[in-house]
Amino acid sequence: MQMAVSKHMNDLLEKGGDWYQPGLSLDCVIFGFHENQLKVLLLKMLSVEPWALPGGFIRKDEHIDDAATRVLRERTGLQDIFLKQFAIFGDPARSDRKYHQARFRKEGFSVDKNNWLLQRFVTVGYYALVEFSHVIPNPDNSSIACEWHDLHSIRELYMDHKVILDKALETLQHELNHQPIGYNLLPQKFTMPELQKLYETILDKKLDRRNFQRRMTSYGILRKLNETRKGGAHKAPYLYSFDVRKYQKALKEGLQGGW
Amino acid sequence: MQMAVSKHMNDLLEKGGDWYQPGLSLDCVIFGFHENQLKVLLLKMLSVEPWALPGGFIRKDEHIDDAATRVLRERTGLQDIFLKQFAIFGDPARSDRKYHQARFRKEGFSVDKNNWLLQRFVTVGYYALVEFSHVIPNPDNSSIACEWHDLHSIRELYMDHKVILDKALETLQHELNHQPIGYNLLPQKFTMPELQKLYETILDKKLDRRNFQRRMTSYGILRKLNETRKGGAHKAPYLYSFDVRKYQKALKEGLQGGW
DNA sequence: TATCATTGTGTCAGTTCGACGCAATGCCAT
DNA sequence: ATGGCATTGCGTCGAACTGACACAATGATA
Repeated sequence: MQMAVSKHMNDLLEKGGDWYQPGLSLDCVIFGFHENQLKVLLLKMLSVEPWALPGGFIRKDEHIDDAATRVLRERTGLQDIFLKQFAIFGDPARSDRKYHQARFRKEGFSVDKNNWLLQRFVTVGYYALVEFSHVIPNPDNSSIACEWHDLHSIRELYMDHKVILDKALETLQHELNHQPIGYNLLPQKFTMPELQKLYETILDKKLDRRNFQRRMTSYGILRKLNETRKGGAHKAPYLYSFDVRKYQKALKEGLQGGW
Repeated sequence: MQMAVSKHMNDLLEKGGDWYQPGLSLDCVIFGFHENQLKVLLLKMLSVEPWALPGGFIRKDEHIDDAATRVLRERTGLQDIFLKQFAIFGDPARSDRKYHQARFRKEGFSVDKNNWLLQRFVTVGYYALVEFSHVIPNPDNSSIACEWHDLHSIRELYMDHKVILDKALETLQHELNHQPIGYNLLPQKFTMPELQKLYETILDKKLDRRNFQRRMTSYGILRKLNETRKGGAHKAPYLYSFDVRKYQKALKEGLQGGW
């Protein structure tokens, strides 16, 4: 394992400059929803203390969106993923050559200061909405762990990744009425309280249960199923699924009303 | 003039690779509002038929936002500009080496195919909101004209700039309630019909005059002045100005309601 | 079988929204 | 100078929507 990490890093340092678009990377904020909490998929790298967002480089002839899709497939095992570019981070100070040189030294590489990886990098931020239960977290070649973390308990991240995460969340809140949030984050069948909890978590604010239900049903994007979710300690709530066609149509105009 | 263009292009081709972040550029969609129409500032380059968005490269130690501010200052003469990054365009097919090689040949340069300018470029899109009357359009070193064009009559642009423009407009429509549109596009004093026309132009839709007025005043972001705009062929409308403090505060939450 | 938290549905008053009426204003043609 | 007329300022009204809350139904648990 450690061996593979080393081999991979060596290749990357030596040949990455030929393979990849110079000075450009991407980072993904992968959102999932589990046990009524919003989760983010993070990587732990060797010899770097804070966790990091899954990221990658862009091959010279590759569309950036395709590169992001590739990164996501490799990290989650998912093929069809909702993915959206939301910002680009272009502060020259975000690439700290000394920091990275020290990191590589710690891992046993001596890297020339002209190496492509030590140059300035601009990164493109993507956020993804995935169905938690379908994800099989999978560390990349330069990581030793890949795990879900609770969104609201993430304090510090690698480099400027915390800034990227915060911006992603802000974007998500802002685009709540225009993106298929529920469809991508919830399982096919879900209950109204689950949907509400998702909205509450994203907005970080409590909503009135009855008004939420009225509003959601009034959009006409839900299909009420003839089943209930048994097993909870209380009255079994009905299950719903999205009417995808109507959902897509409603999102084009944006769901009406603010939160 | 032509001479300066040639000299500049020669420097760019030979030394740009040392000065600038490789494979990365930026393009600005500069919006202005004049005679009740939304305008966009465009450049005409030598030996390129369609007009182009003003753009530029990013110096190796320069923040991309700073580079965009620099480009805008050079094109418009304005110092304090509302500027917002809205997307990145990363299709490898947007960089057409053969097309550019032909263009340079036409201008009398023989450019090696490994030249930095012929590599793949990813571009960052910015949109700017400026006060039309304050702008002094100024072509850059590789252009022969810099002029305002009517937004809705722009059909074709250089490379993928039309796509960039359309995306900028879409973003503007989408962020109408969150960005200080009026404050940046209108002169300090303006009339309610002017403000309404601005909204109508951006949204490309007619609004009811009386309801628009009610809604705008209800936000509490306008200061009604004790003056009227004389000279029009009809009843003189009152002048307004923005209460900047309240405007900023209202935008944080976003102006309420959809359009 | 009673308990109890939770869910499904309804009510109600206050507010907002869209559509429209009408009078006031200020150029302009006569 | 004066009446015409397009435009502006302000108001009205009913319908639709919103926020706050009441109450009955449900289903696991004790």
